[in-house]
Amino acid sequence: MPGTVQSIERAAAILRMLAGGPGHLALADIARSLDLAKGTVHGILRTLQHVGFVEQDRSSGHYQLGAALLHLGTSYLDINELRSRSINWADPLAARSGEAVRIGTVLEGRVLVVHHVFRPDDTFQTLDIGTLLPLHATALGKVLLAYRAAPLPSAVEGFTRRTVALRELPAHLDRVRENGWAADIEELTLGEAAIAAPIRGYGGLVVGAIGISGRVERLCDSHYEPRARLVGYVRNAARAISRDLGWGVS
Amino acid sequence: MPGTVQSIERAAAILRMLAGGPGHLALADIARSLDLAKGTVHGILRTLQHVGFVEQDRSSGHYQLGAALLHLGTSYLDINELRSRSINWADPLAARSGEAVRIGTVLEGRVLVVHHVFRPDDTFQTLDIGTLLPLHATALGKVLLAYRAAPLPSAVEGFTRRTVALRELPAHLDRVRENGWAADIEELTLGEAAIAAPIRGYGGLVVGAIGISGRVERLCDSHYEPRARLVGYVRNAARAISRDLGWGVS
DNA sequence: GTGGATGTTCGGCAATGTCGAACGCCGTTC
DNA sequence: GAACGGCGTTCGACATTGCCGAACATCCAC
Repeated sequence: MPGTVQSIERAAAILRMLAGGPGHLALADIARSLDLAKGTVHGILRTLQHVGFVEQDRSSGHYQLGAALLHLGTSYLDINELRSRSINWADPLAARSGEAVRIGTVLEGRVLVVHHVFRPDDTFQTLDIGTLLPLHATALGKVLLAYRAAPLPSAVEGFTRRTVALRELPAHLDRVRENGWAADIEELTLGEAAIAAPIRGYGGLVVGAIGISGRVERLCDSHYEPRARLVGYVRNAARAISRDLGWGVS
Repeated sequence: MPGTVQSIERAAAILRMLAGGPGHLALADIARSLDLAKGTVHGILRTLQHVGFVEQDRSSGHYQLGAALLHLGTSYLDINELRSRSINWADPLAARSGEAVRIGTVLEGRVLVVHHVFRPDDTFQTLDIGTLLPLHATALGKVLLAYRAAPLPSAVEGFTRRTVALRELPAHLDRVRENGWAADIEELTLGEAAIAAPIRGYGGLVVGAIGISGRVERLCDSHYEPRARLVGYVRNAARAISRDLGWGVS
């Protein structure tokens, strides 16, 4: 890739490393992992600190992510068209289905949750906007895979006994395309299931997915199959959002 | 500032510009605003796009913030000690006071909201984690100003007739320090009030503020003064979080 | 057609950021 | 208590890096 500014790429690599690691990291560790001179990393970190993307723990000297990133992240949410168009439809879907609603896009081989509506009861739930989920073990992710919004993974992680294996994945995705929706039944977490459908943007391209998730008993019938009524709700919401996004208009 | 990597600073400036502007911006506008050559900005944008910090609208060619920032932002939330220590105390405060709770730190001369608990009724509220608020017109901000967590502004914006003016600010902050808490009564939004108290970290330094906000009628008594009961709740929560953060331990 | 936008490419120059070694500091170890 | 190894930090020299500006390809409006 010609013309790409390497100091910025290095800075981004450092930020990703800080986001993935356990809170704070030592300069020397970063330098070692990225195979760079300590002095080089120090210069980049100083700059990142200067712009607020990184903070330094005064006592240990270690580095961690900075507050400015939080604001940039939420600014992204405000901008994001997929999210803003979805909000009006996510709430009714949660109300009708009685389950939590999530909307996701692809980011670096995983599902990025860009919107989340809590299940409409009063149980304690944690907001997972900004969370990354695996593509192959979630209903949202399988939709995105099936409609080529993300490249097929070359290896997959197993979470439960029901997580689909790599060699079963193509056939599985074929069925998703046939049906027009995907399900995940205890493939990521025992006792949890989900149903999702594709959101299409301008030109019919799949740009995201919307789905509900909750306890298996509620989402599935006695045959361990997703309830048709809920599937219908999800697909209708997906279609409505797609329409809002300009799919179908010339 | 010697040794600061200028391409990274420029990249950060572009990101901040995208976050502040209206969604998407044209390359030429960015170049003009930052007084850089178009080619230079293009190279930086291409790199930012490559790392996912920026996305390009295929049809208009304009640039906007990218999805990777959302994940970095929420990673920051997971790391942030102020936030993680606060969560356990914010919920009880919301329950006891019956009002929305927010926790803020300083970012670039404004208050960054790092945690937000909704008012415990079922009215519709929007999550404003990641939002930036003015320092001088919010209870959270006045606490941060009073305890020198942020430098005094050189100019202030007026929002309502009750917003404090620049020349009144020092005396106002003196009173905040005397009391140990701050209030904002219709200074940012008509009909809304707030009460906040400082959160101290290791060594007694004020690292953030916690406060409640809601309708004036509920937060204030008939003399238009914050209700002592609510002030007590807020101060107690602030003290509890400060203790959790290691204030007072040698 | 033409003008003025846009984003994009390219080559040459030198300013820029990288490297590596040396520094100061702190905690542990012997 | 001195010596060691670890940390983050500074510095100067080298040449790689990424800047600039002009030219290019497109598009839209007039």
